[in-house]
Amino acid sequence: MAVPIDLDRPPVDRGSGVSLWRQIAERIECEITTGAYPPGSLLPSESELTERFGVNRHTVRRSLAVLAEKGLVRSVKGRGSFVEEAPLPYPIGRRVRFSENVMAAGRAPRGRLLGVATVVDAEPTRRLGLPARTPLLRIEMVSSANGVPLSRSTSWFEAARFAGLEAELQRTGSVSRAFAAHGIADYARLETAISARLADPAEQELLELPTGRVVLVVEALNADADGRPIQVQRTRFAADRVHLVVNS
Amino acid sequence: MAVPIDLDRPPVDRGSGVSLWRQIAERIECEITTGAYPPGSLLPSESELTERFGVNRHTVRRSLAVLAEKGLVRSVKGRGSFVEEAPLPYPIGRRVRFSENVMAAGRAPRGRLLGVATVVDAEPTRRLGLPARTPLLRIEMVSSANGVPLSRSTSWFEAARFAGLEAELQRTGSVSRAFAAHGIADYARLETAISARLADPAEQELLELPTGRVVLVVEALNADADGRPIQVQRTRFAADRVHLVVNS
DNA sequence: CCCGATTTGTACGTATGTATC
DNA sequence: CGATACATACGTACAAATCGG
Repeated sequence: MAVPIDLDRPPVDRGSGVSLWRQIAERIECEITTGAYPPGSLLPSESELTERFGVNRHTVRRSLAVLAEKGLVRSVKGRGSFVEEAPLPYPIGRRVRFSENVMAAGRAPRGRLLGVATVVDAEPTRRLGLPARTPLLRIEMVSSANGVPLSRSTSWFEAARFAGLEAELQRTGSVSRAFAAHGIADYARLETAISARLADPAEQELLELPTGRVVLVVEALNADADGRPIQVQRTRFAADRVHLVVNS
Repeated sequence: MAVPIDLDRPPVDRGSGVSLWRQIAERIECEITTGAYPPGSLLPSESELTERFGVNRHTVRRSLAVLAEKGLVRSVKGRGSFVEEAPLPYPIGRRVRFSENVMAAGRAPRGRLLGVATVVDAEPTRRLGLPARTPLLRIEMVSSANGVPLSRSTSWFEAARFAGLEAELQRTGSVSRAFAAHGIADYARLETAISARLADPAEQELLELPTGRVVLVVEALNADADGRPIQVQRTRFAADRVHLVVNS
């Protein structure tokens, strides 16, 4: 039995044995890799894709879910589906400059301050070499490049020494600049430990990651020009948006 | 109504509102953290735990599954359930000595050669700075400490220069010693890139990981004393058994 | 090299308490 | 109140891997 098909635009092949969502996913993946949709760009909306392929929106959504699972696209509620950028090379060396790193890759860095608290916490206090129960400033941030969240970091500073740091941080979104305003022109890493695990729900939310994604955890101890520890920092990078480069 | 209980050994509290598997899991976790079962040791068998807690084997299995999910124990078919060791600090610097690293942590290193092949592969050839289509030796290994698999690595060498390398590798299980036998007394890292992702099924098998676990992927380019690239290596570490330490 | 004992992994089935509609 | 779904707990059997003799 011959099947009459509208040959003008045969976007999907019904009854070919290949499910529609798979055909559509492969088609979009092909268009992404060939450059029709460049990294960082917005895909057509689900309704537009629905119309283009002549299928139900559920089918398009399943295709996009597959691509999101593969890490090729990222769907954001209320905005649309974006093509993921190539992983950003992030140098892990003596120098620590998030903004410089991101700008060097030709992307626009942004730091957003989530919250500040004065806390007493034994672990970071010990690593900073301070007496037990010294009050610390704990700062929570999210950093992004080209609007794509890259990392979620928690930092601890001695509260007495860095009083008011959060104001500068809030204004500039840059740790380097906030340090500069406190008379710290230069600082470097003393220790760095790297591990990895699944992102927890809070990280999924803030980094706009689907469930089951991995974060690279970088625990760093930073010191001023005299080698005195000033910052303990735990950064969680979205592992499929960054790879760490050790420059030895 | 008073419930008569055998007070001689009340290992679990039935009808307390807390499920038996949870009580047992917490009990075993407590005994692990307090040192009753030291890292690397064998837990009592499921039958013994069944008898001790007076429950069905399924219930004990569920408790162990919870602890395995948390990364505290690791069950091996035919052998038993082991208490996981603390993550091994693994230095990522100029020097590359797996055996030294592991021995420095007081554990017994072991390298097992999985396979050797002569291949032509564009990517590693380019990184080694060799002409296109140069034959390469590709070597697959698994390394372990105290019998616990830590990493799975793939290495590429120029086949002409390192002919017969696999024999030495097979005998010693050590890349350093195999290099030494080829007149390379010293070598160091040129580049290192670190990423992370979920372990694929083959890696789960070889690294004895449950599904859903994470591997740290370290891509390294190693060079001889003259700075000439000699080895491209991709190592996948079980992320909950090592953390990488960058010594800058 | 095989054999049997031990141990974990998997698959059935059954019963019961609890929460929800 | 009944119907339904779900988690919990127990029973049994067998498969697969390991280890010692």
